[in-house]
Amino acid sequence: MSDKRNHDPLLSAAECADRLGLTVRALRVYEDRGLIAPRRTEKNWRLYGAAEIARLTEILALKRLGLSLTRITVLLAGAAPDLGQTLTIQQSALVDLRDRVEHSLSLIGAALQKISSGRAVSISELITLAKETRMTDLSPDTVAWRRYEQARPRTEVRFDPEKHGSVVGDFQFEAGDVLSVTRREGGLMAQLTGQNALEIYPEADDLFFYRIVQAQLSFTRNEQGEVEGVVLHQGGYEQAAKRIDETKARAVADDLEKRVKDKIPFPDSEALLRRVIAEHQRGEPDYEGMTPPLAAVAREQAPLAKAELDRLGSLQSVAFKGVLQEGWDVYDVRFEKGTLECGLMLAPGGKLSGIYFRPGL
DNA sequence: CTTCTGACA
DNA sequence: TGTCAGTA
Repeated sequence: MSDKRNHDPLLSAAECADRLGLTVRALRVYEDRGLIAPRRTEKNWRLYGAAEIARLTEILALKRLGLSLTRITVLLAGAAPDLGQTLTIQQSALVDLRDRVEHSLSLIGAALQKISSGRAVSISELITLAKETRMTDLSPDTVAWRRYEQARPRTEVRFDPEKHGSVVGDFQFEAGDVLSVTRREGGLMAQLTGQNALEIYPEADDLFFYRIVQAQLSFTRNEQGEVEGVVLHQGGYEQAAKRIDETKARAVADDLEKRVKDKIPFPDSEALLRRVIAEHQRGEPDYEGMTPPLAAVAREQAPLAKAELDRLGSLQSVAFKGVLQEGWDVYDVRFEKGTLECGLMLAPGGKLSGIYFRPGL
């Protein structure tokens, strides 16, 4: 959660590997190949600084385009006589990979977002959850670059009430959750549905960053120069939200507050849950009834879900427990051979936008 | 507890 | 690249 004020981050091998989604072994291989040359401590431990990370990101980008390590070595060594051929290879590799990549990345993305938004998620848990997102560019190299970009230390600029103050307002994501930006002493706060308000700091005119989480907000304006939307940058992904007026924001917040306080589930929420479970037991989930990102995750997870449901036996009972701060309906679901806690989330249009199951207590 | 090297799958 | 052993 805490950014460790790493202005000139020097990462250990494990930290570096973790941050780039690699393994320490891979780092060693690259080093053996002469692709990187990290400094060492007195104890001969590897140290990765900003330059190494940037370099590794380049390597990863090229690797994900389908290039071999040998080819990458040649490329990065600067001796690339056959750039045309290389580009052709990259192009075909990209085309080949596109579908598969979009598919699996949407799965990973949904899980990552959930994790970074504070809810515990383990991959081994049954199905998984997703938020409606607009992951406009899912190609692996751009995700890698974005992850690096998002992890980079930020420099705060002086807060200018005139300029920066104009982003104050409410913004709604497709899943229905709202980001509210408000003024505070000498700066701004941003609050996501069901979470605490966090301070954000200006980095540029329409660009802000969080300090206690690795995330940024970039605001967009229309032709008239009015702020009309915001993009949340987090975990290598981007989610867009559109500006809504204060009345609507208040209505959304009031509605949620009431749902949480009075434990009011979404309309027909229990029936929907029973239907979803039945569909998964049959192995025929209704993807049309889900938002696209959730559908992508669900397709990936359907076989796992079916296996787990088969193991649990027939459905015995479904008991509504309440509504989480973030708006998820939570149920205890009892099966012949075990129980699950299940949460589900509906997008404003009524489609299922998130669902999770985890072992009941 | 972690990293490092070297060997082998 | 993953993994294991034996160290520092």
